[in-house]
Amino acid sequence: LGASPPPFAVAVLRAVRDIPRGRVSTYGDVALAAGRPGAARTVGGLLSAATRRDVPYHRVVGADGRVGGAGGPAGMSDAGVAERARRTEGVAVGRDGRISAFAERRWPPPTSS
DNA sequence: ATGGTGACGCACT
DNA sequence: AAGTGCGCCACCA
Repeated sequence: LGASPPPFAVAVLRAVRDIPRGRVSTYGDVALAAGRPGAARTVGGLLSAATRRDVPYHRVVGADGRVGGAGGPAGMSDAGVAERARRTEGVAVGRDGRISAFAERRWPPPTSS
């Protein structure tokens, strides 16, 4: 201890970076991992500003396994990049924009007592 | 300090 | 099954 608690943004970026390749997590889970359950919205806002960082924001999806920002306003440009990144990791997205085997690729695993 | 916004989440109709 | 409304929390003016 000793170090001041990291700003929410830092905690979120760290949580997203912690998502293994080929896996996906939800905004809510990221917020939870960041120590602020319920702040899923804020997580999205932060990721929107981190699309040009080394943060694999493409691994973060909605609670339903739906790719959120992909259909957003200014996210269209990055949507293509994100989609390509997902494909590179073997993560397929259905026609409805839902991740295939979402529950299986979800991170962290819900089975983590 | 107050008000408004937003890559969300969930319940209800 | 699909669409709508309200609530949650952090950040900016």
